[in-house]
Amino acid sequence: MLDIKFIRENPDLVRKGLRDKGAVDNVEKILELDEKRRKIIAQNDELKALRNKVSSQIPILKKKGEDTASVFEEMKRVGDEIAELDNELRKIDDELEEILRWTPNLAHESVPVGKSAEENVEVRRWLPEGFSFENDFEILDHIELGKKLDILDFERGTKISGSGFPLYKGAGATLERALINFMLDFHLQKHGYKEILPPILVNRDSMKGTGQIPKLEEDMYFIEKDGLYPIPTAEVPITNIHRNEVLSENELTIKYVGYTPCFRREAGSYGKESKGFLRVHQFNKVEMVKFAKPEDSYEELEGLVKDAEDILQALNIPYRIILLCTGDLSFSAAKCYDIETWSPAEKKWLEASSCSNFEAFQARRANIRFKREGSKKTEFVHTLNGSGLATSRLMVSLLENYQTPEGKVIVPKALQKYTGFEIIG
RNA sequence: GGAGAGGUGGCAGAGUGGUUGAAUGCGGCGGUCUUGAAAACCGUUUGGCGCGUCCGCGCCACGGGGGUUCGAAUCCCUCCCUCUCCGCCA
Repeated sequence: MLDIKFIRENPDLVRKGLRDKGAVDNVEKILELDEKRRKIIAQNDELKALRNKVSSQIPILKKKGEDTASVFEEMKRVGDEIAELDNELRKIDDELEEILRWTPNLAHESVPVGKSAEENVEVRRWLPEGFSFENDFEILDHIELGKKLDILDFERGTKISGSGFPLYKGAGATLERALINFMLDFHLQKHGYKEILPPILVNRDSMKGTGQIPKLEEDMYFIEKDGLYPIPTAEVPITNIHRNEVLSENELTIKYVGYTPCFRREAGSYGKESKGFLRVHQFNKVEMVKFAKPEDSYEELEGLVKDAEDILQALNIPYRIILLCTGDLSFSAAKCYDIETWSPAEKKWLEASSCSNFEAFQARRANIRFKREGSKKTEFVHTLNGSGLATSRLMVSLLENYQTPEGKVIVPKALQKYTGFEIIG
């Protein structure tokens, strides 16, 4: 949610920001409602002040034995007027709130302006020593390889649940678990995060807090009977840990990392990149979440990307960093880097991580604030998060990059102590 | 699933229609005293909104929402949550 005061004071900046993000320019409507709202509040507060003043006199009048009937009558009229204004105000508040909830965050000034993914910018890439985009033998894609080695079974996953629900078997299941444990340990030991194991069903307030609702409602699973949503990312429960809280300055920056399965309906995306692991309804992800002071958040964003990169370097997997342009930026994000790993079978880069700074956008929705040392004022924190990383796409790159001409898969050095074996097949 | 109890300030805990945004205690912060500390004593200590922005003034909030009333923490309705007991399941 954007700050209404900021919109009031910088309408043109907001207009431009919304245009750059490819969103509807509703600034005019917002300003109109805002003005109406403030006018009614001023009017109403005056009436309430009168009512309070008279009310406090009534016990005194009664004590003196004076007649209160005429006062009551007048105050009844005032009361009715207040009720009317209250109603009007509620309607305006609802309307304004609804519009603001549908208004996306604005991009940071360092984000390139662009319409679509075409205009994203590659910031840097990292390739393992001796790496080549050309291979001397035919690389099997992760589906064939998974089948051949009997470590991934998409058919049976489909039988159990439906398409997009992967089944890992044997060394595949172990490798997946090893990846998760490796990444968690890495962030805990080398990057100073605190581990979180959150609930994976959350209520509607939590989904609203991080901005998945209302915009992405159709992409979420929903358990109607209990009003709970299976999380699309650990960002939701972990960011909501501090919903409706006031943090103290000296505990910031808070850095959490947690593993959860993630659930996405991916409505309407069938056919495109939907085979195997490329688009799934359930996947595993290790997520990093930060709560930072506003002045620190962009530095923390760079750190977040670096933390995710460290994992890939430790695994020796080729990747590149993409800075998303304004048009490709998600609803809540002010700035976002994608990390894409190389798939030699697909011959393309696959998004394995997304690291974003939401500035105060989520904090305002979720009411997450902090207080500076010695200050009475509260401010909204900046929230950030990034996958560190999602295992499904990472698994694709890993299986493909580490396969041998014989169709076996070598386990990366860093994972061997977690798997207990060095080669699959 | 059945029965009961309860949701008040950072915490504990009063308050059952009228200067109660809220007693009291603890905690926190500031001060006095002290060589220093403790103790004691004094003071202070919620958040949001609107107007003016130097000082300030006003409004709202006692789980959420609605209602009764001149006036609600207090009465009524409704929803949510927590706890205890029983049953059921893991």
